[in-house]
Amino acid sequence: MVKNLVIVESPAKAKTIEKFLGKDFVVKSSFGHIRDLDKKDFGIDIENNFQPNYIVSTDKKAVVKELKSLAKDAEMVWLASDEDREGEAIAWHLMETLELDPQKTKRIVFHEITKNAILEAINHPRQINKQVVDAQQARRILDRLVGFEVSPVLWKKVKPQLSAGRVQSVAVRLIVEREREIHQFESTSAYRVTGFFLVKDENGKFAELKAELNQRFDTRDKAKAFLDRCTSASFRVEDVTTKPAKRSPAPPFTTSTLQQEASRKLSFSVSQTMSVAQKLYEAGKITYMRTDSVNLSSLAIHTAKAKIVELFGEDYAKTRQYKTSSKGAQEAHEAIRPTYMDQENISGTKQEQRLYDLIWKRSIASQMSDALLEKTNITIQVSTAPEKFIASGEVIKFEGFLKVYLESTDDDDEQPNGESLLPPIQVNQLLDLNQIVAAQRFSQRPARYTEASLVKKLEEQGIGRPSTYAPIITTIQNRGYVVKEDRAGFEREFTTLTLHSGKIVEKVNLENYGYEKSKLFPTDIGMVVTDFLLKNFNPVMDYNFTANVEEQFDFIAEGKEEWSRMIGDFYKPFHQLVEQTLQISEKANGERILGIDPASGKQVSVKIGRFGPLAQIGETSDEEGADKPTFASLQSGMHIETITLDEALKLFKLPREVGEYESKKVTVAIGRFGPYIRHDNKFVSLEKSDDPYTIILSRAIELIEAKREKDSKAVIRVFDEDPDMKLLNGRWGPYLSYQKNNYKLPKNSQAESLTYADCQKIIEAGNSPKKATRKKKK
DNA sequence: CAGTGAGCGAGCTTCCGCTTGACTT
Repeated sequence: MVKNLVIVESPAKAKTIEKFLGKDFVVKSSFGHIRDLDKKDFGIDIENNFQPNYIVSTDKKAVVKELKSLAKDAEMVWLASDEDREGEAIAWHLMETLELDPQKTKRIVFHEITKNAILEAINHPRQINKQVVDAQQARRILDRLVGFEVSPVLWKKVKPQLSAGRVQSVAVRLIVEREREIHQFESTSAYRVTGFFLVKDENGKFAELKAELNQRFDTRDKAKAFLDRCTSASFRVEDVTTKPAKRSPAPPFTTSTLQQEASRKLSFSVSQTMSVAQKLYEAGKITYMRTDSVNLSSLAIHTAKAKIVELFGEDYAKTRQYKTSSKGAQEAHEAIRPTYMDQENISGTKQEQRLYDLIWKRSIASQMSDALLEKTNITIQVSTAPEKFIASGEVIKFEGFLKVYLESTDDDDEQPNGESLLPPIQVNQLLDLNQIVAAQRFSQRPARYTEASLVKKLEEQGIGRPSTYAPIITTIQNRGYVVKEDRAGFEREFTTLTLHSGKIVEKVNLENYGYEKSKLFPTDIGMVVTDFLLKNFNPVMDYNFTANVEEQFDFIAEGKEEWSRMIGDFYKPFHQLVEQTLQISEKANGERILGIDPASGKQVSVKIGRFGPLAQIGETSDEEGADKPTFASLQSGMHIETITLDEALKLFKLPREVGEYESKKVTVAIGRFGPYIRHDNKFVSLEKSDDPYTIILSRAIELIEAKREKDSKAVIRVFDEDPDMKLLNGRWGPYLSYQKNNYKLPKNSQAESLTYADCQKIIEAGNSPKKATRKKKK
């Protein structure tokens, strides 16, 4: 019989709190929400003022049963879910589902898991705030209405299995629009002029002073003209200014900033960061990892200060409280920090250690002094021209927090400013010129999103919550709207003009640009769906839609608005859009007409087909005996929006018959795994140097023979007793193959000496081959 | 594993936010 039952959301939290509360308290966890809207008929009675129909999810039945029986016997039940909208709703659902007696139920909240905070909470219980619960219900119901009414429209008008939602559709929109900005971007170039001067230092040695001209030239001729004038110029120091400056540490981590920094500094994916953080949390090493708060408990701040003083001395400590600036933050938890701020290192996997190190450094640095800098600017006058060279340098006078941690930026080619120490220089000093370089530089197109920079953008717009950032990224990829990939860059020429020893030399150089690593790209289907939704469901696709409804939810929470009225006001015009779209909208397939096929005079077009994007020559026609169009799938890297007529026509040149070998046809085509030769129903991959459009028969035969040679080596033995039983050589060494299933050989067995009986035993001993549980692709 | 581009029209798909495991590769 328990005296007091405390229910929290997370089991790891339950364990910690139980220690603080002593033997009169049993602390259990609800594992998040215990009920949700039924999936049948929306789970909402739309006719009846949107009455929700909640059911206990199957995977929560056991939890609910246990909590119910514990609650029945308890003298007091303490609902201690988080203090935010979802937490309040969880408490209310518990109240309803466990049929708790209001006389024996109290609602408590705390924002940090410290003994004081918990005891304080117990001393200040309250009732469930039904208004906040209603705000959550409105949120839930609105999301269900949007998701479950718009998705079926997509099934009818675009493709089955697609999805739309308040959050995911806007996330995809961001990526689609960025991609189009990039395609429309026209790069311009300008000449950046850098002067390299020689200055004698105290020891009479020459040091180099690098200075950039305060103006760029938009043409080569103007840059050349400037260099011409410099050939006879003298260079005089006009001004030297030094100014103190300071830099402050970044606030402690929230979920989104942790994901960003782990991506930039450790190359973790967003979901990888979360699963490693989860491990650290469960091991008691860090505080809760799904939070939008930058707040630190006073205990944490004190421990941090003591550690900083111990490691670096008094001067380095400066305690600070940070304020959350992000839109819609609900601050139910602390920032993400080490549980014990004085614990510099932890045991664990390599990944856990690296992430912990990052969290420790960021948290500690947030309580350290500003870095003090001295910035110096030197202005250099050109005797023959009005333009001036500017040299700037930065010297760190006091490291402060920089001793521990510096936040990274998304800008990969950021100038490493700072560290450069300028040689001592006097005003009016004349400088010797070593050389001046005018280099053609191109303007940068907008950057594609990484997983983490998309999270940053979503958070800025107040879209999504800490617990959903990682799942959102996964969802839009799983639905096939977005792919994360690397793409090769391009080469381009750029010109440099160098003035050295009175002579100007012009050179054309090559540079790579536009190489992408782990970036998010929209797919064709992502673009078609986004356009369709923008056209037909514009209000929901608005970047401010979430912010606007959030404002309404706040009104509900404050009691200024009634939830079913708010939902009703939204639903009427929204549902109208759904009906209207179903009636009047054409099927959307992203069709684009590229031109006319010169060979047949027929129209060439691209669109999304049943199995993905395709190109077609000719049109489908209802007329009797009309020619059917011919089709070809687009290859990876080709996109409906950017493919050209020539590229599309080339697709129809394959499969190509190159001749006959052993009186069987030899054809060449490009498949899912690249270019291949097909002969006698066997497939042989082309090598990188082979071009499927031009390869000739003799080379094809060569490849076929090479493949045969390799295959013959692959078979170690086929048993006479049963030709299905084969010992084969695979990529990872010998293995046993039987009726399309593969089996590992026992360790230390000699494949050559195995008998038929041995092999039968291996098959029996091996786990019964799993049925081909085919995973859905996309 | 390497090609499909329709048809009888069954029965299914889908949202966001809270939480962990239970799964395979």
